[in-house]
Amino acid sequence: MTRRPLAIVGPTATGKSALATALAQRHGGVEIISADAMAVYRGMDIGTAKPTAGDRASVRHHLLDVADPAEEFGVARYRQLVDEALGSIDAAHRLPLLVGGTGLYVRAVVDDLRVPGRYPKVAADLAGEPDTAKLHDRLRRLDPAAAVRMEPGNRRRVLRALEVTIGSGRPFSSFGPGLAHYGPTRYVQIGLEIDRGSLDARIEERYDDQIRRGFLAEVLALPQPLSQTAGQALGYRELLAHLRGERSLDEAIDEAKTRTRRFARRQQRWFRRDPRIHWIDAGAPDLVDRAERIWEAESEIEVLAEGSKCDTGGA
RNA sequence: GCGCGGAUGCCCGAGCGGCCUAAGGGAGCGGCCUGCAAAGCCGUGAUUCGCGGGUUCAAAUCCCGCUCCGCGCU
Repeated sequence: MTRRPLAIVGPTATGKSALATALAQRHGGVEIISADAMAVYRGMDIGTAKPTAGDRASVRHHLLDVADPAEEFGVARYRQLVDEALGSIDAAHRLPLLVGGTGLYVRAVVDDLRVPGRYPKVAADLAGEPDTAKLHDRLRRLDPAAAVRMEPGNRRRVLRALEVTIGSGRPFSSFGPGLAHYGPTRYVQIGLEIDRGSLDARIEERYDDQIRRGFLAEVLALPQPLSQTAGQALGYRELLAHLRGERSLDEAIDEAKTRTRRFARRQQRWFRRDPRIHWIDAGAPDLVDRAERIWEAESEIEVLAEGSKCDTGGA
């Protein structure tokens, strides 16, 4: 039977990759696309809990190891590479299985986000204004719709919206309905849920395990000036600080675990807002079967692409 | 036993007579977001300051006693 593309999401350390691999192995004809902002970097394996060589040999994975840790990488590049991957998967008459915990990257694929371009000169200009409130006022005049979408103190977001609006001559809000809009999508989304106590325990365990497996050596082997993004990766940032002598190893480990816990919460809050996600308990013994059933059942429901909603409009 | 220092929200910590219904940070919890997203931003906590008395118009802030903790001394 034909299946809609599948997406597996949820907080870190919850078993998304294992589930994806199991489903892919059961089906054949499925290729995995990673939606993980840090797994794109080569050489960052242990700390990002990248799929093993064995998994990658049995199922084709995309969007892993596509950037150098010293190189900047963002959603726009991600989208571009995903498009290429999707093209090749489609040409081979295979099915994509999106897996990952980077909310924005997941949305970029599931909702086919068109990421506006960059306008460095405009951006540099705007950065000269230190008063974020003034910038937000300006955005409110130029693009009221975008202004209400973000909190006034969120400088980074406000700057970007202004950069796009001024640079492109089109309101930032005209590039899409915003992330709060959950429209129809072809993707069947399955979310792995888990109670917080177990999640915390898994994070703790996994980190200790990563340290045992040579996380520190992996960090040492990375190219020195890490890109802005790669340098912030959970665990890496703390271990780097330790190597610079800024904190003890124990402090670094504690800090990394705490920050990972906080990140996992943020992921939970992000994904639970998406009403289209079907949640299943990550600890369920029949996890794969449950996912399978949801995937199958949902695949019978035809979903119109967003653009085709007005097909009947004219006649 | 004596001397000195300390006791403030879950944790750290400012305050040292009125502007304290007690700063700030961290954690937790909640929220936001289309080019750093494992990032960034916002919101939320003590009517109470170890306990009991006293001084004062007014105390977390001063005095007395008690309890506990740290350092030093016998």
